[in-house]
Amino acid sequence: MPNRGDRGGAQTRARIAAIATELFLERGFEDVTIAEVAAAAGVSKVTVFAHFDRKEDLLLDRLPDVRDVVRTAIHERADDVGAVEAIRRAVLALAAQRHPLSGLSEGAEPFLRTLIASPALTSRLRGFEYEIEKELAADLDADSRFRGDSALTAALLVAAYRTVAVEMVRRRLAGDDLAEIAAAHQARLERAFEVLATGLPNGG
Amino acid sequence: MPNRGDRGGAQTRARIAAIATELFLERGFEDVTIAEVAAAAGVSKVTVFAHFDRKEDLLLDRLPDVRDVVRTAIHERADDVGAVEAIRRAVLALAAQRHPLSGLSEGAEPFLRTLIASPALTSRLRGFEYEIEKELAADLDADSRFRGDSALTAALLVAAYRTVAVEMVRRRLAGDDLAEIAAAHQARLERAFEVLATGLPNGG
DNA sequence: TCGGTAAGTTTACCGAGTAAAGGTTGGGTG
DNA sequence: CACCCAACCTTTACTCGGTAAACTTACCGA
Repeated sequence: MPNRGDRGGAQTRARIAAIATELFLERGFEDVTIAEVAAAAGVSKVTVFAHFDRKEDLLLDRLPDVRDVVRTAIHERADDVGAVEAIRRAVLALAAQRHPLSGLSEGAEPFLRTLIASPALTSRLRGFEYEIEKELAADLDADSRFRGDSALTAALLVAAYRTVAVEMVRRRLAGDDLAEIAAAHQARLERAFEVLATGLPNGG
Repeated sequence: MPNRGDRGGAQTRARIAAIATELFLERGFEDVTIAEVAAAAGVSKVTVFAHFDRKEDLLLDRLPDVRDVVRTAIHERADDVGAVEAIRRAVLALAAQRHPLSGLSEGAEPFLRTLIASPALTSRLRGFEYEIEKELAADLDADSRFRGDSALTAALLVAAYRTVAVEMVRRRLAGDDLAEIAAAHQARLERAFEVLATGLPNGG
């Protein structure tokens, strides 16, 4: 893959991603071909695949950043803070600043709409989710202070977070007020982490 | 899709799936083409896709049965049994009888090996996982006795179960003794449900 | 000046999946 | 019996994502 050298590689990659994103948001992911993206970016089809492994990555190329968020949260927490608590603080911080990765940034609706409308994209999203879960489990394993079942902890954390995120996306696409969504999102995050800490309420 | 009438449809489907499975286990999922499966089954490529939506479904065609297991468990539980408890009993029962869906049936290693070796198959498996989660959430919603966050409950249940299942598969492929695997599997299931009920231990 | 190397191009190909239109067979109905 | 309908399957042709390989271009450092 390119992107290592200093002669245009990174710019080309950025240009391809930008144009692809524009086309996808405009016409839907499935209705834009790689050949079109390549032509619009003034580049050959092969070059597109030199920069991105899969078509879906043209839109989701920022998602791997989540790994860093997770790793940093675990690694740089204070001594008296548990791993789960560190993750909790990290995702709440992202939500509070309406970081793009939180899904709460302004104007994200077209992106979210495009994402939800495409089976290929949602499938790839689940793939990322699983990668992040594995990453988190590995980080927990490598952490000398963590005691417990790292795989189970990682799986429950990611699942809980996703549940809350899905509801937030639903409300964004329903056109609800962003401030209300953000507030409800944070409340639901708190609630989800509470459930993780104390167990499911016996309701059924 | 065929399979409704009584003239050969179901047999043809079964024959295709059987031959495809054989080929996949023998040579790996990615190294067998649909054209080969079709030829070996004495059928055209189009007919294969008339019976199965995707290539992966040729191997995973029994997986949708899990939905029925879940639905039945929720729906036919006794009055004094909670929904989560009903699921717990159902999966423990499957494990106890080494039901094929539990992954504990004898001789399943080649199947599991083929599954794990293929990104396309594992991805499809995650897709099923998510469908089952949605199904479970819907069942909980429809259940008059259940109180709580159905989406969160379903997500945590499925995530917890998967974690335990993954470890079991790992041990099967490592060649451990099946009886030991089954015993450990049941113990880990109990432990996972305990965590769901009482929360993650504060280890980190 | 020369050669190495990263980036991109052309060409050719593979395999999954779809569309369309037509052929075969059996079962039910006038 | 003759006929037709419906289900099943076929052939053909196509689209699109993705890969392989060999060639070009341009910078960069010795």
